[in-house]
Amino acid sequence: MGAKFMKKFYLTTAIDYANGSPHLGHAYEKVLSDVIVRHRRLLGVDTHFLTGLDEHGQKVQQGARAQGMEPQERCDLIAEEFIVLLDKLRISHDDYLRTTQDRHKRVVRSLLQQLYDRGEIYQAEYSGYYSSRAEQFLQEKDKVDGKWPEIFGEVVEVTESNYFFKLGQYQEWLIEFLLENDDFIQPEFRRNQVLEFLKEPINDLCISRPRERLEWGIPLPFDESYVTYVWFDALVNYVSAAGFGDEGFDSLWPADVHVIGKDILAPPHSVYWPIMLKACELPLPKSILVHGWWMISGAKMSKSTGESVDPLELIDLRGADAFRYFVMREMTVGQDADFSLERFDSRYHADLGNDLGNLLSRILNMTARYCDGKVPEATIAEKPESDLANLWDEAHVGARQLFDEYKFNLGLEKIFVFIRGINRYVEERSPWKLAKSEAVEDRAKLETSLAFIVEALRLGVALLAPVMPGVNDQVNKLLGIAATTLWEDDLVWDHRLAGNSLGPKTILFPRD
RNA sequence: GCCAGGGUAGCUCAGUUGGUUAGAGCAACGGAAUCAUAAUCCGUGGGUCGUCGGUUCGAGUCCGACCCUUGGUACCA
Repeated sequence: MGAKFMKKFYLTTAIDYANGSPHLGHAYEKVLSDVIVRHRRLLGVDTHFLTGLDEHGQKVQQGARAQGMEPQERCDLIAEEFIVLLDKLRISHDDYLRTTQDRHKRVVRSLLQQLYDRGEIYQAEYSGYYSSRAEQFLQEKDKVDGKWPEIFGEVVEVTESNYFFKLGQYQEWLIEFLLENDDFIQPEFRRNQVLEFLKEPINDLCISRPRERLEWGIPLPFDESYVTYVWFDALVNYVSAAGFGDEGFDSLWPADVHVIGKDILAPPHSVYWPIMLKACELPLPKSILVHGWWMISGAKMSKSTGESVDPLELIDLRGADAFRYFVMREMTVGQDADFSLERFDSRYHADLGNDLGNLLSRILNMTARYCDGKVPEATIAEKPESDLANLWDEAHVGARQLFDEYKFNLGLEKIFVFIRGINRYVEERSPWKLAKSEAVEDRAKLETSLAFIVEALRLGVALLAPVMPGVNDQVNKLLGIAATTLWEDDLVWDHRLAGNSLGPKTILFPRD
């Protein structure tokens, strides 16, 4: 009835925790998400891309205090750092949600109130071992040789009243849902881990902290002496950013993809979140895409070992597109991957510099030398030309299929098989030899070969657009056309560049 | 312990429902070429497909056991 909102393809990343500077893992998740969204846009899909920052909680409060700042002040600084990273990475997000924004707090409180009114939330005593030095409750597993380690200082048994969300009653429903929707969690083996996790009974979820213990949070609407804790704050960002309660909500929610790391799959995104939505009578997201971790020499990255890689340095050194290419080319989505500067340089030099960048250099140069910088007409079509065209068909059909399946590493490999194929074609025709000939037919071959090389390069770069938007833009400018916007139009081999004046000789990926 | 991923050329990885001499890129080596960022192209070498056993006419591909490695086992992307 009437004007209905068109449902957009709505993708979210996990929101980053405002407790430290961005590192490789943060950068990777953003790039992966951005590539998926750009891919959809190139397919003509209307998209909405959300990312953001999780600003509440004890660690943030403590971190601020340690630096003699107000929590909000420190969050503002960290938000700035993350936003700089997003810009540098050419992330094309539509919205940036910070959990301290009113639009978010309002929705969190509204959902909590609804659930409270419906009896989904109750108050109960919680007792456990509390370390005042660490300002947290400890688990049995924190014990060493049956005793609390020194670092926790004095540990006392404390009984505290808190609010709980009735999670447990939905366990059977959730298991059934996951069994029926086998593509809800991708890759599939991650779903199996969740089902395994759900074999044990799950407890109700403690969703509050008394304010005397944690001030930096969103107060419960039905009891202002508590703030809500972690997941009822953080997870809700996906619906609060979509404008829950507003007109446009249905045009975004349910989300199509939540992109997250494997560490926050079970239980937060695979258990708490679906159950929270179910209890709120909201539709569930279509899918959760779970990526792996970057390892450094096989070891997990962490700030504590000082081994973390600063993505900003790499971007400054090699450029955003090179960084994006590297992480998408090396990581099988869902698995872990190893990071090393040697591998980064190898990809940078071999794939980007030698195969792609050098190809651009030579075609720009040859066109300038042999054809006054104007793209000539293709007038003949012999075996080398049909071989190249066939290779293109194979490459783009294959790459598009692989991109659809989130197999970006394999898709990129396919594209570079094509790029290398163009170089092979260049050798086969050897325009520099043809240019020395006076024969009319050699002139035709020369012009045809340059036309084919330019066209093939245009297509290759169009296919790389989701991963390397900057290079796409730059190369297209040099070819005298606008950046690739729609694959349906731009992946067609049609020699549209004939007559265009090419730009000046350009080094895309300089050697040191 | 339990669960899951991985274990294929020096390195990073592909290998569809089991089928002829196991593939790619990088690295190494030899050659061609000179338009180009000393880039490109052609060719060569290199693997008992973690181990043992089983099913089968036939297994990297299925089954079992074991070994190594990474991760999860309630709150670090």
